[in-house]
Amino acid sequence: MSETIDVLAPVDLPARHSNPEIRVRFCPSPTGNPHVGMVRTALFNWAYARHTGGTFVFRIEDTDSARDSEESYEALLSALSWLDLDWDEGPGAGGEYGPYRQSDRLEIYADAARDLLAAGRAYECFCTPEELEVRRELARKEGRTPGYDGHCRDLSVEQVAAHRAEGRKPALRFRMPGVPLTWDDLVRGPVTFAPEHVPDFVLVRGNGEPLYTLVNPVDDALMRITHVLRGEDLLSSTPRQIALYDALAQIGVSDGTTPRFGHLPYVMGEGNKKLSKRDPQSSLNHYRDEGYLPEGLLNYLGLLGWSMGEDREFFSKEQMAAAFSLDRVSANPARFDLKKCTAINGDWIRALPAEEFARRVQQVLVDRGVLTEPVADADAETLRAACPLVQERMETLGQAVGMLGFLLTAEDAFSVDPDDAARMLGPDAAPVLQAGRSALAGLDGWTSPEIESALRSALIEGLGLKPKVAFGALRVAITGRRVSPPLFESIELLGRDRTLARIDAALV
RNA sequence: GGCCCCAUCGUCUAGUGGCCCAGGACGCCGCCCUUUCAAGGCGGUAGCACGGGUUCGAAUCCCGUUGGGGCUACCA
Repeated sequence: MSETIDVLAPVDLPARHSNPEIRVRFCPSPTGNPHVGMVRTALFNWAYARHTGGTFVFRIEDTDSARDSEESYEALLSALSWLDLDWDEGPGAGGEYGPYRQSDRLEIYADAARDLLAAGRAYECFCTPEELEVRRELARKEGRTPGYDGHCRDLSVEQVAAHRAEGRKPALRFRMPGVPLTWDDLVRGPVTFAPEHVPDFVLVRGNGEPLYTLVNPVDDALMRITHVLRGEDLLSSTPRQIALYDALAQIGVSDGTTPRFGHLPYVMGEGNKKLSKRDPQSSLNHYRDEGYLPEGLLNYLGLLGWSMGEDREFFSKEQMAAAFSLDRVSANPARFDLKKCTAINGDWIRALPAEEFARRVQQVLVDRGVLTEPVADADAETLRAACPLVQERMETLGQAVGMLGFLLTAEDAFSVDPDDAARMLGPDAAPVLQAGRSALAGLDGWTSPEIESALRSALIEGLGLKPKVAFGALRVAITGRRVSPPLFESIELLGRDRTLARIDAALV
């Protein structure tokens, strides 16, 4: 690809915080494993912050004690650092609006809830889940909108007392203003919801736990977030948040401004369904484990819902940030295409400087147990010599195991792929291997040109074989596979003793 | 059911009224190169969902239809 050169070119980005007008955030919940849709959201927020010189806030939304976990939290941090998406405020970075884990901010939400109640912008709702369900079903049957019916909206003090006497624990419910709610979505343009479709909603559970509906806007307000870029799945919660913002201004939590909202298109999986967390293809760890480069994954994700224009599809995240603009964000859902993702990753592998490629391959081989740490000098040297042979033919770093394993495994651990052996090492192969062995055994030097000419004269000219047949058999015997790095160079790197031993092993 | 969002090759997209009988990328198919597999080079396949408007002119604007998706929780 002709673009492979300049993807590594440095770009000038505005200095951090040079634009205090812009504050964006990425605020995942630590549930389960990080997935690619989430990464895409993080990337777009990051790119917008870096493009504008604004601030990128990282906040953890862990108020759902039943679903959140410390492992997921760690996984989140690890994911962002692997991807090298750095944040200006948040866990580990500090910031003047902390703490940045919502589990550390519970008093703040309790205060906000109390003030909202006192100001009459929210009310206590004593309906039980069962009662709500019954009424919802009824409404549905009668063709009415199934949302909350306002049952507890205007309870008298006596009614409240009676409910309390019964031992009911009230949820705190927001009182919607009953007017149409409109905003100018950054990616979709004007969106309006009629009041009858946005019923009163719960802010705090009966057990006192604050909900996303409360904590997300409260923190966005307190942290002075100016632009909310998030998934389309949150689109229908936006009118509620806008209404809440007005109340938050009244109780002094918000400074009176409401952030702009932009809803990023879905990332779809196979078929026509939203990429779900259950789908292994959605898991970031999957890509990490398979040896995708963070640069490659990010590049591909940058193509899902955004385009640089000018027919340019191969770019670094810094280049993306330099070019990023909200009006190039598309509103239509994008399907995650593994093939294309992998192809982009291959481009990135080829674009890596040789030493960097070798370094990453070595890490993968260690992770996969092909090499053990500390890596022996001899192995490291073999690897350095072998990497240039395979860099052009790999699409994921994980393929290094199959490509280079034969050079790095001890002879007693070496084995030939059974399928390839069956196809290439039948009885017909014996004379070929025999002739190849003698040619190599009699060789004085051991450089790939010498090896090549010896094998050519012995097999192609001597036995009159087609190169494909002759070298195919040797390849399988020596590398254990039908697909390998170039044969003569491989033989050179393997060395005489091991090469001959492997041919012998294939002959018995 | 109600509400909301979306609609260009199989997929991701360029296209913001004439530059478009629609460009790029991935995929797929040929050919070249070649010791395998890749990479690289060359060529090919394939699309504006449909119907009405508006306009001298529409992939682009408006309306409707159809199709897809999402939401409709004391999840986020």
